[in-house]
Amino acid sequence: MAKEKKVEQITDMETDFAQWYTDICRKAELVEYASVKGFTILRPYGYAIWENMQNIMDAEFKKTGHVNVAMPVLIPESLLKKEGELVNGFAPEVAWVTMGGSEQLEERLAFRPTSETMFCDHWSRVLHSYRELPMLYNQWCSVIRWEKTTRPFLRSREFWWQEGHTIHETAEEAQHETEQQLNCYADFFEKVLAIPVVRGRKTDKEKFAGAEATYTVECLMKDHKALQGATSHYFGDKFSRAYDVTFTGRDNKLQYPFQTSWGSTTRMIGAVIMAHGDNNGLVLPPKIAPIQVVIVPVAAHKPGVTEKAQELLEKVSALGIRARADFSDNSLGWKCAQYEMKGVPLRLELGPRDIENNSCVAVRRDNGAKTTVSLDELAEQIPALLDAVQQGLYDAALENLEKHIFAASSVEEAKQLQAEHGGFIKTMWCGEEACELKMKEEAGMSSRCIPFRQEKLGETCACCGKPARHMIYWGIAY
RNA sequence: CGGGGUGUAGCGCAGCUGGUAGCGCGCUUGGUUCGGGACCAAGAGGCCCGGAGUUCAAAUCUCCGCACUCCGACCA
Repeated sequence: MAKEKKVEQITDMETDFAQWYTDICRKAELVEYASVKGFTILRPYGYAIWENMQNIMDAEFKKTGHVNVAMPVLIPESLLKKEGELVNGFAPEVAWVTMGGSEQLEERLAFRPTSETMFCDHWSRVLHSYRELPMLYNQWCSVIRWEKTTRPFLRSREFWWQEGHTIHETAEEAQHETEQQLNCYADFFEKVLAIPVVRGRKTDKEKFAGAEATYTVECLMKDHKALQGATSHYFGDKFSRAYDVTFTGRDNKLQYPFQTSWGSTTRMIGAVIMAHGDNNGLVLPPKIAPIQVVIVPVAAHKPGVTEKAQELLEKVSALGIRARADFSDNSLGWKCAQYEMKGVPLRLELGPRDIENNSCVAVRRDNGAKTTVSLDELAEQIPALLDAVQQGLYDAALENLEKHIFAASSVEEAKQLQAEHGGFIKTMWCGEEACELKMKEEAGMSSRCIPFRQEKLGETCACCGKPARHMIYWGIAY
């Protein structure tokens, strides 16, 4: 069955999870290291996954009225510095351009680490009236943050993402936008990436530099470490004031708009790898798989096999499914292993025996289950099998999440539970940063979020014993 | 940015008591195979990470860089 080890080039995840992860990134041909430290090349197969993610998300953004724009990659230092908290938050990891050709620049220019400042600068020029609000912008681009240590997808000095930036007439509207986009991310994770998430608010310590509130979707990987999936921020009018973005309101008075931003990155590919992958390689949810179905002809030299496989490819493709057939003269075993390593959700084997029976054999990547499918029922069976893989992945990930949430009533207990099981440890919390620092210091965990779905586990903070204000999730995060 | 590990063919590695390079896989060509990583034969492919030393002679010894990687602190 699927648990058997069939792909030899990949380190077992039980042996060394980090090595397993790196092996998959390289062997599944997702990514290659570039010549500057911390920069990566997204290879065609990896980029195709990102393109599928982009297409689905972009369509969702557009449904709610967002439009795409492109902002410059360089930010003048003076512009970046207008909002103090943002500068302080990002200063350690900004890369600078100081030369233009052979000339020293008058003012150095920052490679964008995020684009709030440029959106604000732009809006300060073009916004005049409440009639022009809301402005619902998004951009797909890469940003640069000079990280100290780097890993493919999870942390690199350049990464690709989308950053949504919006301004609104009222605080309520902006808050609604922040929530709407967080839910958009949550749906994307659960329905498209097949990764269940915990939705919640970040603590003040963990929130985005300059934000009034940061909301997050947190997910759990197979090694029971946490990963922040995507975030959505509410800024109030803080940036508007700092960048002098104003409009004339309905009352004919000058007002500051309320702002949001929200982002998701190629890190989501890392999340998919660590949420679904196994010892045979990558496992991709059908909705984002560049190849959803691979057709492997068996005994292709026998008369009629290649023709029939070609016919099968055409029929499956005609269903709107991303399909490929492998007519190379590699052995059957090689092909099976190859497409397992690349995470193709469904493999169809077609050989002389199948042709005789007017059928093919479908093998699911998630659990290895084999089904005989009549060639007359492809239109019903193949989409159903892809749906089953999508659902199977979600169910397994949900089980992993649910089995790894533990309640604790003291730091000591939290530490023990984390050491023994990993996952999310939930406790009551007083709301003080000192207690977050204590949990980090003594149990090695950071706060992941204050979940929207609160539970009352007790009356007092697990860290200090004072009256509790929230139930909070802790974890070891990527 | 601190602590470890590693840089030799596309990939994985050997060679490290100094004498200018080898194995497996992959690649190319031809043939036989084909229901879970096939086999035979013939090929191609290397400033041994970079720079300075020591030496008649350096992949090998010594310093200094750089990169990758793992573990921490920081962050999407």
